[in-house]
Amino acid sequence: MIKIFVVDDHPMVIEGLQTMLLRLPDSEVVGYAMTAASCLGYFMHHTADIILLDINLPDQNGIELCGTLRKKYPDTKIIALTNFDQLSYIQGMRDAGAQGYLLKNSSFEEIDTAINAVINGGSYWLGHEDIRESIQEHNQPLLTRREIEVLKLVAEGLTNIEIAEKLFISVTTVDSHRKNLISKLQVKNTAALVRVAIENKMI
Amino acid sequence: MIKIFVVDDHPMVIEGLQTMLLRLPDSEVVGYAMTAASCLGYFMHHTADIILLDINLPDQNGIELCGTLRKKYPDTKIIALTNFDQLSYIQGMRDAGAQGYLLKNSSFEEIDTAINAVINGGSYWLGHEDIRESIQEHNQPLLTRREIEVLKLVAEGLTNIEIAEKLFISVTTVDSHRKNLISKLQVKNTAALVRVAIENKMI
DNA sequence: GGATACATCCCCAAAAAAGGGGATTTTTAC
DNA sequence: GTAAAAATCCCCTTTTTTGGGGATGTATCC
Repeated sequence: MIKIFVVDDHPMVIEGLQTMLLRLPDSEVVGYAMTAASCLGYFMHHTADIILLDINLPDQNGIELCGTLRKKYPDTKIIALTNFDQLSYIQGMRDAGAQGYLLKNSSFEEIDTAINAVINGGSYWLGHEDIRESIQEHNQPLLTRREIEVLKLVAEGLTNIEIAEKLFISVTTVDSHRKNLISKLQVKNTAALVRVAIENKMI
Repeated sequence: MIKIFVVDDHPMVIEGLQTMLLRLPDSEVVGYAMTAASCLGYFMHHTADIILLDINLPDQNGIELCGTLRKKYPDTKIIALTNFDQLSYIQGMRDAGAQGYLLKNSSFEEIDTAINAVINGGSYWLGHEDIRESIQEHNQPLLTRREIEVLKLVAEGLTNIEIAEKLFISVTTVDSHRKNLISKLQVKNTAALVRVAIENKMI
């Protein structure tokens, strides 16, 4: 019996997955969590074979949670669950140790395929060929933690000076980060930076 | 018995809603569609009391479909179903004749409340107070044609000088537009301007 | 006809960002 | 333990934005 745990903050998705997974002969949903905290709470006393993990959680980033879970419970496989357009996070999930990635609009068959692939030691990265390609080729100019932090504050309208005060670092450092961001995302100013960042769901 | 029809291209959401709605004593899901076309096909020969309608459909915009359905079948109420961040579409849905609006991460209770409100001739616009306010009061800080034109170019990363050249107007004029944009959207610089503009789907 | 909104233009000064360097210390990864 | 990556800091100059004014012609709406 494959024990599956679902982490998602959408009641509909939890219900939907539970119903769909009932049709799989050798699997059962042993529980679910709507926050990262309650997920970690569950695994302190229970276990599971596969976690279906949403990236957007209210209290913590799904990627971080994935990293934490994989470190603590290396035997539990993780399949990321996201919406269609969040390309940029996929690589993060892969780097965080996930074995698979499913789109939220996946069919029952796809979910079945993914679970079977992962439980047998394999991996499952997307159904859509084109997306898979665009991840492997494109390989995303991945931003660092600090850069993303600065980027978010920039998009909120803070100036370098304000950001420096907020993060307790020098203005020149913030300026460096901003320059690196502009360079990495190949834009020419802050306005375009914010647009590209939002379009690629980096913030 | 309240007859409910679900339109969404996510199998999980369909399953989830079906399961959740089973708990409502006086209602039943009479069918579902994953495309606008199949939805219209259904209503050629069947009927329903309420349609739970996703905005993102593969073949047509949910807002357009809402307008079409309301015109053809005025007795069928429509509750829009969307993700959290698509604020700008809500007004479109309201104008298209929808009676309610639900977030996809709504709880069972919220869905129940919304359906009851609508079936009794009322309406249900969001659970989140702050969002409801921002729609009713705010009611669009409407930008002029020219301002939107400038805004788009700003978001592309063009400087005032470049925009002026592109539109064959003076730099000071572009500057005025930019100032008005910042003032109208109540932000303090271009970075925040671009973010807010994208969030509200103005560009 | 008069009010109103829109688009256009101008001045000035201060603040911030952009563009070009380079350098050091911490973390992280193997 | 070492190499690479990330985060930190500094210099300089030029360009651009921001913030405060104000003004004029032209549609548009009632």
